[in-house]
Amino acid sequence: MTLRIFNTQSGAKEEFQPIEPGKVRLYVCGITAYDYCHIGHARANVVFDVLFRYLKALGYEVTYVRNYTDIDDKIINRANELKVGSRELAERFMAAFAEDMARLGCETPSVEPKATENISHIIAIIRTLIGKGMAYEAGGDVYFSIRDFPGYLKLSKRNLDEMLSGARIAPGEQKRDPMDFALWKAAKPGEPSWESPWGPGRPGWHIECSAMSMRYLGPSIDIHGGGKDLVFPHHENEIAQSEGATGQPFARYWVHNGFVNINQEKMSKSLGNFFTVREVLEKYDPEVLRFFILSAHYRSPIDFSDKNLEDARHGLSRIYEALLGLGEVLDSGAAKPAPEAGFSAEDEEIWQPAERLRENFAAAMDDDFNTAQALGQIFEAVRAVNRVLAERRFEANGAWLRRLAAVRDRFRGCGEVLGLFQAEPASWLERIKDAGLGESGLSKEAIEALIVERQEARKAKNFARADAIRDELAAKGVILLDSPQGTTWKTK
RNA sequence: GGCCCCGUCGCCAAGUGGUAAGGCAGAGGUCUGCAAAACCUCCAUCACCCGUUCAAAUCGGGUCGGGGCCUCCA
Repeated sequence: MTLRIFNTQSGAKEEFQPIEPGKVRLYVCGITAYDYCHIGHARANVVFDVLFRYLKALGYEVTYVRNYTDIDDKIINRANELKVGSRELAERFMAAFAEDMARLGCETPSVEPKATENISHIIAIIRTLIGKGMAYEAGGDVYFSIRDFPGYLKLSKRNLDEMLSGARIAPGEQKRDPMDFALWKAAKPGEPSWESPWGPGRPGWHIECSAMSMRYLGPSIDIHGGGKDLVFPHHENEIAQSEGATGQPFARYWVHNGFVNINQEKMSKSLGNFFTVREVLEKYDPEVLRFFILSAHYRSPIDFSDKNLEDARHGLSRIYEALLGLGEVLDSGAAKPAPEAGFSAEDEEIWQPAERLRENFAAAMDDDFNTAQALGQIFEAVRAVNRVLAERRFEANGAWLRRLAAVRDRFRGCGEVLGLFQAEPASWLERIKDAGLGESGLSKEAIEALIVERQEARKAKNFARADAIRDELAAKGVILLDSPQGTTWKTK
């Protein structure tokens, strides 16, 4: 089995071959720290977090670099609006981002460099480009001359002449060609700036990623990732700058995730359908959001809606319920010791999805990180487990207990790659239950009291009253579950 | 206008040459005082048309519909 990755550059899935055997150099474009991150950021970072985790699970030693853009026009503008320093503003939103990502279960990348801490590396690349005649200084700005880089537009596969018809030179810019882009921007009075051979200024947006990628990963890396929207111009320009400077291929595989839509519409600030991660997490469990993101292939668009998130919550709960059931049998000692026996043909058939979970999961992930299919495999194993538990097969054949224990390990292993269902099932389900209660206006105590009352009514065979209580709670979204051990409840 | 993507069951979503995974919802059954959960069973021929092929949701052409990028954007 080999990992295949869809490469934007070739437009096809390719077998993954790292530059250096056993090691992977991964660079993902991070955020510009001028606002709270939104669910589009959540998706991108969850997707690459899973890519990172899966590569590690395959045994690669992965160096994952994700940058922070902490100096940029948007930061300066926002800082001016809020009357705070641009550095202070960037610090605030970088911290918020780290917090949001942690809540979403994303691992911390190996290195998280900041643009402002790499100014000297940025300047060095610009000097090299000027020396090679691929960049020029004009009035304190430095521009990259795209006409002098033959491979320009090879990633986005656009036509230069057609793009030129729409390109304009903004007032104040002194570009030779409208498609040229800034490597260095001269500082206007009052703007944050760094000294450079071209006078005080700040780096252009694209150059920092080239600089940080090269600094931490070398001139050529294995995987460069980001959102689809970065293909042009950002990644195109990174290629031009980097390969222009080093003469070596910049990145081997270009990986881009699809967008998040809101109720079928493109998410955008102008439409007002913009959700920050923190807003969403007020309403939904972070793991539910993560599960939702991973329920689609990373290159497909996903549609964020209440209905879809609720479906995701139900689906994830199903997995946790199965893990809970597994724990009850395996951990509580409730299972009576039963003599071990062989497995029948029917047993084998039922159990196959659970037995082969690891292979099936790996096959899905190997196919361009197909997490949707991987989750499908997990659900099939869940059904197998539930069946064995429901039919109490382990009570007739003690050998089932070993199988159940083994599959629990497999669930954990797959879950680790996805960053899902690592929580203790009972407490996770409890948390979801409590959160669901928020909307009903009921307290746990009130529910418990009604359960007691209903229990008494049932004992007295007053089923009319018992059912009335259940219906009353059901109307508020609370479902009662009777079992030999007593009555529990959950939210719809 | 240029480039690119998509259209699979009520909803979400895999599958990209060999006769359609999975989740949610729904129907019937087992269980239950009744329910719920769980389990069992059932529930699509893949927008449309024309081709290629022994064989297509899967390839080619066309039609219709939706979306993205081309300016900052995950």
